Amino acid sequence: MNLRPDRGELETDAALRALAEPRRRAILRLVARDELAAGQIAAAFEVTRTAVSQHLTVLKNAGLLTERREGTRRLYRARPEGLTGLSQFLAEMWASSLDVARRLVEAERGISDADPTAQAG
Amino acid sequence: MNLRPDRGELETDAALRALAEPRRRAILRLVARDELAAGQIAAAFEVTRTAVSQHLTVLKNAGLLTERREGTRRLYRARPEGLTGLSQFLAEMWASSLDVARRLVEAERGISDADPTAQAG
DNA sequence: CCTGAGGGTTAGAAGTTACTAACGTTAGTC
DNA sequence: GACTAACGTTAGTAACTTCTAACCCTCAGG
Repeated sequence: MNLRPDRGELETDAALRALAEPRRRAILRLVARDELAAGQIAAAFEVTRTAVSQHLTVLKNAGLLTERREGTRRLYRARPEGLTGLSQFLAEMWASSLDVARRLVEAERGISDADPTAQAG
Repeated sequence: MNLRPDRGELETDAALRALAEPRRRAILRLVARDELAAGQIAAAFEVTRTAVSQHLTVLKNAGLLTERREGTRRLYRARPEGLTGLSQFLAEMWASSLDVARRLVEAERGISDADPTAQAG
């Protein structure tokens, strides 16, 4: 089996790679509460504006951020739609895992009941 | 402001870093449906067992996997609890972002009503 | 035109990650 | 004990990420 990413996979992959960085999560938390200018965001951390700008680019490309220009400033804001793919991925993982747990329990019950037809359908 | 990770942050960070790898997500999907041996998992990909074993270690350390030994084999299964922290993070991000959107709408309404005191929060 | 403020982009150093190959370990079989 | 099967671990390498420093772009005012 190969890695054959469908459209949703690519979107989820970008979101996960972007969120895997602590600094980017911190940035996202900032602009989740308020729309902020790039300079304000950079001032909130002890790194250069360059680094913050690169993080903003990554977040923007992952669809987790929207950019709005106002004069010479750029204002950023979190984009909740960018999290939907990841949310679905989590929900699917959760459901599958719980299903496994349920089947394991029923399998044990089946063993003690000596009833091989007892399976979750 | 510094990056000051609380307990949940560390847990979420480990889960996100683990999930940011396409191969690890593929592995997790495999063991989300069925409990599989390390060899079976490795056979599903075109990489060496070594690489898969390292991925399994990362997933295990992130709390996304449980390991069970049966004779000379090791059986792996997804651990849904490991996703709770990440799920909460997503929910909080979502709520904050939607709150921002709501405030922006109300701010615009405040502008058209010529009522500068109209602010949420 | 020029200047200054606000920001993005490029080049390269330093650190991290994902991989392969070789070796070590544990459980069962003869 | 000797042998095999099934895995994990270590060493080393290639690729990627994150960061800083220097440079370039765009908008507003004079």
